[in-house]
Amino acid sequence: MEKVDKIFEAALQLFTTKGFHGTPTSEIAKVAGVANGTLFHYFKTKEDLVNNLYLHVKNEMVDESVTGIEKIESLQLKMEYLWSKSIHWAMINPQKIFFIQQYMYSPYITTNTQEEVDIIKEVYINLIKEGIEKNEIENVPVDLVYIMATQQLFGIIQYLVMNPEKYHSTEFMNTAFNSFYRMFRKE
Amino acid sequence: MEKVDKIFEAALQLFTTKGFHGTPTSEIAKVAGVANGTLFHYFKTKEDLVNNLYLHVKNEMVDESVTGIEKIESLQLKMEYLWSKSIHWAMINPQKIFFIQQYMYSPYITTNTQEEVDIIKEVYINLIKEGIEKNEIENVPVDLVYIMATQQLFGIIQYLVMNPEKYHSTEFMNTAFNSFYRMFRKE
DNA sequence: AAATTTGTAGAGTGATTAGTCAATCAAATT
DNA sequence: AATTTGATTGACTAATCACTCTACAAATTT
Repeated sequence: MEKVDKIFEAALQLFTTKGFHGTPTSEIAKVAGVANGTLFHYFKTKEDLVNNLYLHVKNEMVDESVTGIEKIESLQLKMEYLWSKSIHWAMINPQKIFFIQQYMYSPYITTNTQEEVDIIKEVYINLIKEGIEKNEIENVPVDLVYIMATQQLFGIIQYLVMNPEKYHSTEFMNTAFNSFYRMFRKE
Repeated sequence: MEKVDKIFEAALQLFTTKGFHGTPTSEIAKVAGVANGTLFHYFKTKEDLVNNLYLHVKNEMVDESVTGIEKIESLQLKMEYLWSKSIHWAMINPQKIFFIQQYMYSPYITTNTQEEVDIIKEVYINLIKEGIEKNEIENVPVDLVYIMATQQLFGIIQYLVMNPEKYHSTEFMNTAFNSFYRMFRKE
């Protein structure tokens, strides 16, 4: 495992459990098993580290959910695919989801980073646009659909983290997806 | 204005813009216009302050949205009332909404505080239970409905903060509420 | 009006921390 | 073989911070 990845891993764990300024860079280095200086060799500042970590995790989430989607035809099934793959990823990586939820509105994430995230999420935006064009999704602003979709997704994940047994109930998962899709599908 | 309130106000502003450990207690005191020692007279620790602030803001949000609801008969209208009053409050107090979003998953908010918040939100939970009993809301777990509702609400608010002009478009607000209600109303 | 409690002040302190730096080491390039 | 480049280390430092402490003022109780 690369040292950078070890640093990412340690930072993720510590930032979510102790907060940004609550974690000394020295501790990140210790947990990662590298020297203090090594951390600053890869990341100019602590801010630089948290921003890179945020991008890294966001990228991973989108990548994971998107691979394999090209095989699917119908829009609704595509959506269901993304939805369930995102949840699957979240259930395996609860720490990463916590991190995203905690830092997406935080002052440590620069507007520059937010802009890079905007590029990553383009995949989703295009899917929504397609749905509106094909008259399968209500004609509401694309941004709004995107925000509502992600927020609802985070909601389900939050619920599943508290009630993990529900994840294996197909009935529950169907109901949950239904609530999700009903929100913006054309009636 | 009471000194405690001045401290709350200063802490709210600084915590949201600079983070918890990113804000020195000395700066909170300075912005609030009180002495350093005064802050620690009212709050045993900095953690104590942030937890009390969180409760204070949460309480305010619920109180604001709930007053006057007893005049309304139908369940859907009650929901619409809560929904729009919450959004109204959020539009006037963007800082407070930012604070809640940023700190609700943070490690600084103790489980004890979370439990006190659970008591506050009882009002909403009861409304949902009533809806399920009267067969107006889909029979999904109450907690899930609550989480989905709040998440969707935060989503709308996030969108409105970025596109404030939409707040005055009745057409938009109707569509938005519709998406909200469609998520869990009985079909 | 004396005694007690509560509010307010701000200087002081011991501990902690982000980032630097000079020194090795390893690998690649000339 | 010589040189450059990049990776890695950990001791060090100047600055910062949460909280204490003592002192006094105001309010409340006796």
